[in-house]
Amino acid sequence: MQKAKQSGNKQDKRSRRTTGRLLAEAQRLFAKYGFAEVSAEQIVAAAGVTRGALYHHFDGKKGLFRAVLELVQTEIEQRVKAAVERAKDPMEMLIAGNDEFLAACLDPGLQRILLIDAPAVLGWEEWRTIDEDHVQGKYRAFLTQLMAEGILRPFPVDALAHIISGAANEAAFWAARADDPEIALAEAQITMAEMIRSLSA
Amino acid sequence: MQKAKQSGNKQDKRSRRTTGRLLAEAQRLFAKYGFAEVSAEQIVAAAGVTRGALYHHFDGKKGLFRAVLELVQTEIEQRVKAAVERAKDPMEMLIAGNDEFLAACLDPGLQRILLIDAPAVLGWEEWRTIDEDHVQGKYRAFLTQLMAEGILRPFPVDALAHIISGAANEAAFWAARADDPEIALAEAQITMAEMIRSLSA
DNA sequence: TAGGTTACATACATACTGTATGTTTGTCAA
DNA sequence: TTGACAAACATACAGTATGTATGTAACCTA
Repeated sequence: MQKAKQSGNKQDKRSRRTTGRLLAEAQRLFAKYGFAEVSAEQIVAAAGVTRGALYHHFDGKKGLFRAVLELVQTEIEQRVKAAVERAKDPMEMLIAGNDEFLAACLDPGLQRILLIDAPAVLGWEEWRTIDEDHVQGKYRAFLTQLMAEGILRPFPVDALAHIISGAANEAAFWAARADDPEIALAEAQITMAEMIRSLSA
Repeated sequence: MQKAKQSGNKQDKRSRRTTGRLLAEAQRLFAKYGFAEVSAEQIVAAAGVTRGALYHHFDGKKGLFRAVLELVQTEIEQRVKAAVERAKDPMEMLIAGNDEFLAACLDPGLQRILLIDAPAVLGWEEWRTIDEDHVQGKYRAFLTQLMAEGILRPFPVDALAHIISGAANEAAFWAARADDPEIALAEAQITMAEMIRSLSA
């Protein structure tokens, strides 16, 4: 599934159209109703195909969810990466990245896919593996660097990386449901930044 | 469902036996396989009844899950409460409570129910409402008090409460899967305690 | 002790998933 | 060009899950 990415021939074009529609509709419906509350039939109907197409391109409903998750993760990663590159020193990069992550996770539909359903559908271990590649690993890398440079006090890196990313996840949940999500987002960003800075040497 | 708690008559005794078994088997199976991977039939078979009994006492599979969750939450709450009462000053209470919460959440089965499946099955809002009563509310209360007394610097309380409890959740996940969970737990406890203390005035 | 109620079990209707099997369209080499 | 193989689906089917409707025996109570 999804091997030959680019190609001008007719079949690949058709495949890309179908997989693209399936992914788009799946993301929309998973975001709106949650994985368990939407049937494969609803998704393929919205995409204008049948379940045969789904099973041809993906490993069932879970496989489609996995693909959607990768898309969402990659998009967030891009946003965070761009924000990080705008910052100057390592500490600012960590905080800017965290700020952007919080902002990117402000959508409840995205949260539903990325933070709620993903661990339940795929299991924590698999979710962690995927998240490690896109988000978690970045936190760890920055923290390691900051500690090596003596900017942060020494901490167990793994523990701290999980603590901070977990804090960010839950902060995003809260901010998204707050009366004024924008204000809540700002509060979460400021509070987390202050918290991280408090770990300085 | 579950109105007349205590009573010596035969029917209530039978009810308590049935609900007790259902809750115990459900907790065991949900912990082991996750909500989605265990059928109501498996649970009732393990409990020695039929699905009729389940639907009589609970609001379906979700209702049974909700009841199990309440049990788990209450048990954790008790443990944390006991630990908090052993501490002396407010700051130590917060940290002791957090330490105990981390220790109590070290079991992957319990994590599966409490932290992974609960938000997915019930939705984040309902999960948050339940958690608020048992865990989240406590964090907020302590933080409010500590800030009022000038022990902690001023922060947006709601934001900070979610940040800290989210950090604890994810730290528990990580510790439970670490090579040596006991060591990881200690690292998580020490790191979180240090982090919280760093927020002092 | 009759009559209603409780605590289930059984039977049934429905829905969803996965797989096995067509069918059509496209590709490519002889 | 054409004939054979493969890709991209659609359709049909089987198994399993949930929820509900209904039946039944034990129990409680007036």
